[in-house]
Amino acid sequence: MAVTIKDVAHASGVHVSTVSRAFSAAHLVNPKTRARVLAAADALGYRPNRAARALSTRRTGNLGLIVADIANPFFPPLIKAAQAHARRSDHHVFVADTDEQVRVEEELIRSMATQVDGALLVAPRLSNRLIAELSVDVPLVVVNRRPAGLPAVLMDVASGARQALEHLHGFGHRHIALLTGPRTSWTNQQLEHASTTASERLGLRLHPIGPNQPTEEGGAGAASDVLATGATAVLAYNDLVALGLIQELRSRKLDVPGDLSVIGVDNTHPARHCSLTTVDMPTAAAGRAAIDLLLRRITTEDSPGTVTLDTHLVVRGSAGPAPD
Amino acid sequence: MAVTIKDVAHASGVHVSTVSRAFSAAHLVNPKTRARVLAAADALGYRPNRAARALSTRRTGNLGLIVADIANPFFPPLIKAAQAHARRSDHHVFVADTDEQVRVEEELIRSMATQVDGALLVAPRLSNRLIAELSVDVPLVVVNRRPAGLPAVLMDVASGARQALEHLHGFGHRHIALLTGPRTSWTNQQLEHASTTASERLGLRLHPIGPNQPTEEGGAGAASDVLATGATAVLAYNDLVALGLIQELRSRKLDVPGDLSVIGVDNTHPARHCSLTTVDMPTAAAGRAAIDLLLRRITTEDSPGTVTLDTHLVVRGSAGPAPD
DNA sequence: GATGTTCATGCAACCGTTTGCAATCCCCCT
DNA sequence: AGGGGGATTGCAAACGGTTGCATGAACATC
Repeated sequence: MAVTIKDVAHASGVHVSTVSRAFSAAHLVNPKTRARVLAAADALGYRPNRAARALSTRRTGNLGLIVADIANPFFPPLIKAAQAHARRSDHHVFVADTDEQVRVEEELIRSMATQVDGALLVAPRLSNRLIAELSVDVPLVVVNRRPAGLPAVLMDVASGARQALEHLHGFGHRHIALLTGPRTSWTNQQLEHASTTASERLGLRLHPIGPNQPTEEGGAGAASDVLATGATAVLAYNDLVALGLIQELRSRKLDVPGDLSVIGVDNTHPARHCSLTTVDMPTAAAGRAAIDLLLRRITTEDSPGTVTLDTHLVVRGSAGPAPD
Repeated sequence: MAVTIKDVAHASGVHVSTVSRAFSAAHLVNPKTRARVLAAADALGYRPNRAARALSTRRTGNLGLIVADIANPFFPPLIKAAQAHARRSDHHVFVADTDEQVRVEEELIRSMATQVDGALLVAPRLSNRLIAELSVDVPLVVVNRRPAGLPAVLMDVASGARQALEHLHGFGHRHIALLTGPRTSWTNQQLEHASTTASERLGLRLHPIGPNQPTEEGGAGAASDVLATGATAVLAYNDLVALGLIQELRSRKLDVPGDLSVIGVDNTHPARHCSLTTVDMPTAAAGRAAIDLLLRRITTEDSPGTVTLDTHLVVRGSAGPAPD
């Protein structure tokens, strides 16, 4: 039905191998022959069959991209950038959503393994041991995680956290609540650690509260605990948590930032609308960098190292001077 | 390197064809043999090579999903639902982002064609003619579009628009601005048409303004035009446009809904945070329905028809009584 | 003019799986 | 006993490319 290399060969009077080379090893065929072949291919509307190519080259031209939740606004810009970037090297991207479930994550990686040349794990929840185990089947690159021996792209959330705390300190806040996220999250660990040391340095009292679900519900649910600490400002695991908290506070007739300042992390789309002060994460850049690392890992056998990207505070309206 | 069907055959003392049948045609092999084969496969960690299977069956087990912009919060819930649903029938999903560009859209479909068994076009911008042309290469199913002869899933935005206008009418509004979206968008056409007829019925004056970019910038950019019409309420093409407009209005010291009521369309994530009254679109249900149609189209050659899903107004805080 | 090189192309095996056909075996029926 | 038929399995040819090797032509070298 579809037009194959054989049809092109026949139409241009050469052997199939010449057609194949005309496409994938141009320098091995006479320019004039190649032109004739390409013309014939074009006329017939030939498109190479990727499954066949994959079978003989052991390269599918596909990459996997595994995220916890596509609907979390943190991910789409990363996915989008990764995809556009991959397309430039003629690679397609499978995006898969684990629904925040470790079991699904593992199964997805396994079932992708036979279909992709490599995969990107964004903020995986899997144990380091399991990641290492899976990486013998598929080349893996991780984002926001630091498993031994795997190439990784990291966003320096620690720096962002310091900036956020300094910002709050400058506003006169001295008691600060930290809404933590999933315990297995590398970002969360960085955030907790950086916040603790920065607080000591700045002479702040830090009240960690968590772990919380990385969702609005998580933020809303923590409202009472936050108020109980007597903190005047909050640093939240991510924007969703921050926004959920703000919404809950407002429904309790509290003003943000009048009564309580709130800072998020991620600088996602909704943060912009809600005028949320937040730490910008370079998601698009991370997506591109991760694809670069992955392609390098796949083509040359060496294992490229780690890329760290900066983060910075974006000042909007949800943090202000401490009350009285 | 990887373990193949041949290894399994060798390990269990049968021919490769028997192994193959043990997996894909269980009834053709003796239950005891099959058990032995499966045990061996399991022990060796065998996973069928999808490329090889694709080559001989002409079925890849992959589906394409093409959207204009993953970062637009309208899409992720649809993608997520579609993907989870497809996985249940052992299909993988390629998500691709066209960046709102017609040319990219066409190229993506073409380049996917050899790799997927069918594709889902969500709110495509392509001409009907081109869609029809492409659909001879790949089975296509469309969401929020109505190309002749193709299975489609539609969200009845017309009904939602009527509810929105009735809601505004009930609040005493009589002049209403309609921020329209891309002219080639089916949703936009439905919205315009339904708004026009509903306005006539209700005795409203409708001021269409557009086309606008389906983004915050589009909404913000239309603010002056909206104010110039003297309308007291606005129905926007989608939530992003509505939110962009609201933000711009607020920066001009206008109150929403005090000075101007605004209603969006989509009921996306950010709408919830910003307390935007909006028309809920059943995106997840649409994703599932579309996958069902696509799989049906692929497996049985018949072309299933059209599915229409209801929409309904979600009342929040961005629309209120008309001023004085 | 014999020899060596380079370039361009053809040949055929191979990638891992599926599947139509043929072979074998066992059982049942007459 | 002979034959028909179903169940189970093996055989080998695809599927559409890629690629190591062989072949042959053209050309330069001495």
